[in-house]
Amino acid sequence: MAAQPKDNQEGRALIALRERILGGVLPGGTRLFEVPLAEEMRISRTPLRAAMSRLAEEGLLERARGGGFLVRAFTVADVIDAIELRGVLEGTAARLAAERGVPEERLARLAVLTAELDGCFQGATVDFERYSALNGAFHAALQHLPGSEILARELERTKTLPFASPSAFLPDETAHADFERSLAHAQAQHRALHEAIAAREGARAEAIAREHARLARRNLDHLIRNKAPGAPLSPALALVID
Amino acid sequence: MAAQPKDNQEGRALIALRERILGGVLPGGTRLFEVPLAEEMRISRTPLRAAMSRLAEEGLLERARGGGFLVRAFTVADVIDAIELRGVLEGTAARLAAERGVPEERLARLAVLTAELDGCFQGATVDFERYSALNGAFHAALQHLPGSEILARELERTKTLPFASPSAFLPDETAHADFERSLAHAQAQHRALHEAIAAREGARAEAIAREHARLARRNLDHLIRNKAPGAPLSPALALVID
DNA sequence: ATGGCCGATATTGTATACATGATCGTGAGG
DNA sequence: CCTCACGATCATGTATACAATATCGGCCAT
Repeated sequence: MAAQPKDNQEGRALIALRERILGGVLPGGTRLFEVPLAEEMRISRTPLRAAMSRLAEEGLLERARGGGFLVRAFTVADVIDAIELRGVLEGTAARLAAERGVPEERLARLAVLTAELDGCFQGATVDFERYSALNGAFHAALQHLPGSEILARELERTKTLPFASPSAFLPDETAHADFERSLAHAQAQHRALHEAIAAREGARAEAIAREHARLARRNLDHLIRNKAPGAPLSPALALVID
Repeated sequence: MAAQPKDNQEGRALIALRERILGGVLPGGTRLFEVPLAEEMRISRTPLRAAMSRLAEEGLLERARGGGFLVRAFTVADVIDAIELRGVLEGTAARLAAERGVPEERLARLAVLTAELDGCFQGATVDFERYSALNGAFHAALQHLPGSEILARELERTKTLPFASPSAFLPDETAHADFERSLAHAQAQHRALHEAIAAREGARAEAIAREHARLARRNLDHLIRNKAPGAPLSPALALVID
């Protein structure tokens, strides 16, 4: 998906920094000081700054006034807005695909993914790992379906935020009662989305994609309601401040 | 709107590069070589690279494989998609503003802008300069109306592309017959948009904002149809390759 | 007591030399 | 004639020293 970082100092700094940020080692709002960071990573400031610049491009860092970088901090409202935005953009991808038409072969690939997702429900218990991977592939395919580089790029940007990714808030396995029902509901939407696009029903496709993103918001709400005070919510929410 | 570059080497390089790119001196697809560029600008490669990195963030440059930067090239299809995307995002801003509600005072500021835009039509001839400036202000206000930092940021990003800005394809003054009629139509949509948001009519507000962006596409089509072969189309299209 | 000035120090900005790697032409071998 | 390998050249990647500036504390004047 995202271009693989090269095996050089900048690439290593990029990976290491991203890991620390997403892992919560560097919480939202933390200022990144170049000299200590560079020493700790055993590289010079130059590739470190290049890596920070790229992370700013990704939206994980922001530039501080007076120079330097901060780990970007998000509120719960931001998370909600990012999910909403993903829904809007995926809805647009779905609508444009329906309106403009999609080559038979690419539509078939989406159908294959949908069928494979169906397959996750065959066993006695849902294959969660496989569902999650296929879900990501389905959304990646959707992203490129209308063949718009501009739109695909913005969607990619949005999904880079850890809490806006389609797999960020899949239903919580701890909620056993609702777990399979919720996944089945999401999968029904996948099927309906494919059907609407194939039938060139743009408005329907858009509406379904938007509603589909709302599942993430619902699962987010569930996480927050069941929050143990002080306990971490979810890896996807490392950058979120209360 | 965009943060003012600082008065340092990086800031100067940023301004100079942006100017050359938007001015068409560096056409889409041009590779930027650091050494000659730095020499020409009388700065070292370090701040030049920092500036290029920021322009990549803006979407004006892209990273080349194997390192370095290219001036990003756009097709006419990209321009159409970017306008569509702006419509979608402005539509979302309008819808969320309507759904979530807007503080009275901010709505009043939008009303003032709308009234001032009306004022451009009072004289014998439309005050085009003033209309253009107020139009930009109206869209900037809309962008921040729902109070969503996430959405505002993406809209800002999209509008940074010169051909996706709300003022990029205002009707061409050379088409005298349609000129005032087209501006008046756009202004009617501004008024309707304000009205819909004030009345909390989210779906209507979204539809109006989308249709409003379509005016830009219409004017773009008009430009392309009347294109003199070989002649430059519009400053906004400097990065577009046929 | 408070406001603003000033300077010490911490931090980023810049230049530059050198290292690494990408690109492309050239030649030998198939 | 084509392909692949090699190496020269050129562009970017990296380290580091030095410059400029932001920040913050204390001090002075009001």
